[in-house]
Amino acid sequence: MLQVAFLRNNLELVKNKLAVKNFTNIQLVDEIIELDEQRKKLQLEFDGTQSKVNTASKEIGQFLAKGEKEKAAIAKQEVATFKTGIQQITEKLNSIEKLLLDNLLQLPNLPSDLVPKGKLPSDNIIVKEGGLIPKLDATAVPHWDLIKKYDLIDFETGAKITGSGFPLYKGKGAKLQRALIQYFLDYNIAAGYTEYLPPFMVNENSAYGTGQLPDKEGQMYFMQADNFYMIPTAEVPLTNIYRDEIVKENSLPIKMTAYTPCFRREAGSFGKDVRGLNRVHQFDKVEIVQIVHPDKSYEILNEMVAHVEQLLKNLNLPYRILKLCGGDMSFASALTFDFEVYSAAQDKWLEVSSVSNFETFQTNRMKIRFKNENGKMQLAHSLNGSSLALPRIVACLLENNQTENGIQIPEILQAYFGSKLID
RNA sequence: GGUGAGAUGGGUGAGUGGCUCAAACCAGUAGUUUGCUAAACUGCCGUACGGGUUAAACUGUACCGAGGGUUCGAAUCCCUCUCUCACCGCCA
Repeated sequence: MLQVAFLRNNLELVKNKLAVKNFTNIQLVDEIIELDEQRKKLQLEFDGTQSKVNTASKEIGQFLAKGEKEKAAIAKQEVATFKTGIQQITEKLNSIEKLLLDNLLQLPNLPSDLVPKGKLPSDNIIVKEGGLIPKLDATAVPHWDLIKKYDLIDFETGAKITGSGFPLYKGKGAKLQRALIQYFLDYNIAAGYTEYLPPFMVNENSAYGTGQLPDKEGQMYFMQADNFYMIPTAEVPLTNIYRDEIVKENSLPIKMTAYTPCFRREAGSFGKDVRGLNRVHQFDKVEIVQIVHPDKSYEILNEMVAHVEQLLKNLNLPYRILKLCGGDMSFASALTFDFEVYSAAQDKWLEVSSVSNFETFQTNRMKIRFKNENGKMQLAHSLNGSSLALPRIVACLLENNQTENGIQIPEILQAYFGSKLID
């Protein structure tokens, strides 16, 4: 959520930046500033009247202590007239504050200066490519065939138990998940991240804090009886650990990592690219989150990108890094890098990680602050990234490493997986 | 699920209607003094939204788990909810 004072003081800049994100309702900014002016006026009126009530109340107390009942009675009547005024002001103030908040929540985060213009995924900029694209022989098959061949995942039974898009991992397929999770976590811990195992459901406030609410209700599974949402990513519980906290400046950066399953309804996005592991409702992911000093957040974003890149290098997967254009970025992000790996048998790039700087967009909602060296409260910056999302990594590992004798496990995973080959 | 006890500032914790613009202590911080792997003393030490100022000073309002209510006046009384702890029941 953007701050009104910032909007007011940087009106042209804000409008230009919103345009980069292809946000069309630009006049909303002017409306917000106007609403805030009204809010201030009403607040002033309220404060003044309430002040009179407070003074009068004290006087009444003194009159009564002295036994001057008549004076007290007169003062009481006076207060009564103030109170009807206060009631009216409060009603107006409440409705304006609500409207102001509703409007503010509709504004996406401002893109950083580094964000390229553009509307479509094709406008994203490839900033780096790495790894070797394997040359598969003619008998090579997509991962869904390999999954069947080696009996790694039973999609049909998953659908029987729950529904389509809920894979049932089995045997070596299940063990490969466990090996990847374990490796990713160890890798993150070695880089200084603290491991968490958070709740997989969150309440409304948490979903609101990271920006899932309002607006994206439809993307999350909802537990009606208890008002809980299944998490779409570990980002939600992890970042909310520090909601409403004032952290010590010298405790920054705060680095957190967690494995969680992720639940996504993917409403409306089915129809294509959904075979096998390309898109599912429940998947495993290891996430990294940082709460950082605002001066450092872009430096740290680069570090996180390098961190994820090294993970893909360690897995020997061909990858590329994209800098997302304004139109393809998420609502809350100021700058995002996507990672894609090359799925050799599908001849397709698949997104496996997204690393973003949210600047103060989330921390403003969550009130994650620190006291700076001047003793002033300041919002921290938040960042997060996947390291990594498993299904598409598995798809690529299977396809790219298939041989006549079986699927070769990358060296770094062998100790975790317990063998070199799936056969 | 039942019963009971709780929720106060960074921490401990006092406060059952106006003397609390929340005591005291600890931690933090600035200074003074003595001197030296420290002690004593003194001051300062919440957040949000405003007013005010070049900036400060100064100043208004709100906030004692959340939301309502009673009252001229609520941390304090009443109602609802949430959470924590203890015991009981059920249970992996």
